[in-house]
Amino acid sequence: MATSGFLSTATNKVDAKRRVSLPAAFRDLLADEAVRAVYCFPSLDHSAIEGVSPSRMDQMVDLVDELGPYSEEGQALANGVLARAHKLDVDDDGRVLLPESLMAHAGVSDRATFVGLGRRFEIWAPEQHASQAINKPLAREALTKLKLVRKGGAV
Amino acid sequence: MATSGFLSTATNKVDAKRRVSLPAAFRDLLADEAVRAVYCFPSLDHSAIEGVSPSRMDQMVDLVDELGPYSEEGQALANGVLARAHKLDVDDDGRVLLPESLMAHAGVSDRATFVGLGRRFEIWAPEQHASQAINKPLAREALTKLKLVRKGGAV
DNA sequence: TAATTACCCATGTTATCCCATGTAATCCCG
DNA sequence: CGGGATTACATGGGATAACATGGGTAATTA
Repeated sequence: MATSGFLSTATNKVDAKRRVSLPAAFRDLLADEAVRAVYCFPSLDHSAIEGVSPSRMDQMVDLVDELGPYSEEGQALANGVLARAHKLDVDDDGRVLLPESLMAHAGVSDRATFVGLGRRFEIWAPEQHASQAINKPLAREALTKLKLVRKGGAV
Repeated sequence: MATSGFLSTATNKVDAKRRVSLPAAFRDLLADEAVRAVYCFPSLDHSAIEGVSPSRMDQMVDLVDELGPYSEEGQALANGVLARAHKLDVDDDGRVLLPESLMAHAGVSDRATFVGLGRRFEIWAPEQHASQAINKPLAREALTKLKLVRKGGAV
């Protein structure tokens, strides 16, 4: 059943064959998808791998299409993200194979930290992720923007 | 049937397997939800665990999505809340399993105090919750803001 | 055919399910 | 309206399944 996007943080082992278990909570989100896979590409901002669901990658492809072949923006997105994206199939044991290029970009070697960020997730080298600061006051600020209405009787 | 949000306070036992009964009054609120689960994350403000319903967590994910990947606020919320959030499934006996990281943050060991706060609730170590002061004058002040109209004929 | 990737099975650990019990709240019917 | 019967809750414990991980072998593919 569908849950609320990629959540939580978990660090899993990358074995000699570059296989990693995708956290079970992440796998569950793929149940509704057409394919059991995630799409990963180097983050444009940090030394981390960015990951999205198949349907979200579809949205990105559509966006590039809509922007058209003569949109600087669209071409930047195509070359910056689509060209460097990999489809990672989830095997029967719930594992994916990390491409060497992505591991190199993120500085991942034998351990990978999966960070759920809602519609997307990131994969970090554990040490580098640990040194990331979080802005609590700003997060608190953002929470105040939550809609004050309930949907359909639910809390 | 659905009631008016998370209300009242109850202290339950956390067993050796880190299981706790979710107060029955809280469970009843989940009847209208798509999944029988609550979402918990470390409070940004106190040494306590914060809990929300699935639909409310959906709202948070949507908010992060709407704010976009280059909103400082959105990223703070994603990293401060979503990345630290856990989906706690309610089992057939009405219990949830508390993640060790959340227990550590709240200083919870063998007993947990559930505090209903309307659209959300908190989980405290009993002693720490007991030492929380209540600002009655301010509460009184807030009450004056209540709209003086009734909804739909009810009292 | 050498290297890589996909598939299959094994294992320790953790979480989940299922049943049991004591107690408190609710029901029901005289 | 009262008091015994019944159900709902919180809690404990053992059995079962899920998860992360390691390793072997067959299938690709370059």
